[in-house]
Amino acid sequence: MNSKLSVEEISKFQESILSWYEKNARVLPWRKTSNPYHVWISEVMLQQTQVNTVLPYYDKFVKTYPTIQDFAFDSEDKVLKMWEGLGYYSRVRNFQAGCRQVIEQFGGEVPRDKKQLLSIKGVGDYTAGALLSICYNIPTPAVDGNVFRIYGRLFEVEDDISKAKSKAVYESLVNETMSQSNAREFNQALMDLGATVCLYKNPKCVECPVNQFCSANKNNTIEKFPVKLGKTKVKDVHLLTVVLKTDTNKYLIQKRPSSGLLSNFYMFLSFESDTPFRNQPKFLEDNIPFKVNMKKECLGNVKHVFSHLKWNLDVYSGTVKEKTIRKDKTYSVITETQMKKYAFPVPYQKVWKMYLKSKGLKK
DNA sequence: AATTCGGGGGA
DNA sequence: TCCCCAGAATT
Repeated sequence: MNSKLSVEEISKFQESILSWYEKNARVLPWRKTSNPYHVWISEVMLQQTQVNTVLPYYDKFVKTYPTIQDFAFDSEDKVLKMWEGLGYYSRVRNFQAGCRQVIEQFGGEVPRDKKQLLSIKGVGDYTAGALLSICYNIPTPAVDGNVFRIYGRLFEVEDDISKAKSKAVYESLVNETMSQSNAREFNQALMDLGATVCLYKNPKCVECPVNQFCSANKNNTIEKFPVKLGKTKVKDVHLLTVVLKTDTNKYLIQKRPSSGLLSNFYMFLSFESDTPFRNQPKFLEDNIPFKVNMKKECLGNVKHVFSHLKWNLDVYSGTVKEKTIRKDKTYSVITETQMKKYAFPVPYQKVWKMYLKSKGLKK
């Protein structure tokens, strides 16, 4: 697809975007650095995650791991704890693997070549483009949700953005229209324009510096673009979970498997099913591989929504003698104080809060 | 090409 | 509720 803009129009389009950015750029911590590793951290955190959510994580991460060597070889438990609550945890595992690659293959320096960047774990088309343009001012498209909205509306792109093929269409549009001399600010301007003006709902077209170029604005078809047809189906999952306290005043937790959802996070003993459980306390007693003393009353219900499924946890409590716990590498017995050293996914943080609340009520 | 990966925020 | 977010890897 072609933008159908003349050379002169493209030049004016770029000037409009860049001068808007000069006045309206958001002040963000990763814009105060020229350290490619720090920019890379921000790009990974910002995948599918809004700026405000990322801010505290970015600060903490940079303070804890100021150099790529500090981060690349720390333990997975600590790395996951650092990322706890941010979601999409394979991002940080891939990022760490990618950092090791950069150290071993590229002398510790983020490469300036797209093909080399794409060979790095966790770096895809978007991140490669963002790093090349932001770190090195090399003109490369960085097609994200912002670009889908801005260019989808500018040129009334009919391609369905949920299809992988459409990304190439958008990349060619950006390639044709982006600033060649100031790719660094041009791409970041698109991000800010998408985040503050070209919004998904109720875009502020009156404030848009390129509204005179926008076909959807002209034809009053803003709400039709970008085109997205994919439907989201969310599966319901039922879980039983039990907070087990030992006779030694500690708690039993379990490490999740090393693959799949929330891999290598910690949790309370849990059982999962597509259909609701029956006789829940008995089910727990029968299926835990050592003797436990279950309380019959359910502490409550925790709901948690992921992108592709919905968890519904029934929370129980019980006691167990530490010596009777079957040896298993996945189990740990820890004190209440130690809990905050282990990475728990948000649904289990909710479970723990519910347990503490119920304990407080009884006293 | 479609699915799997988290969690929070806005309307 | 529904859809989105500075997406990438796996199936």
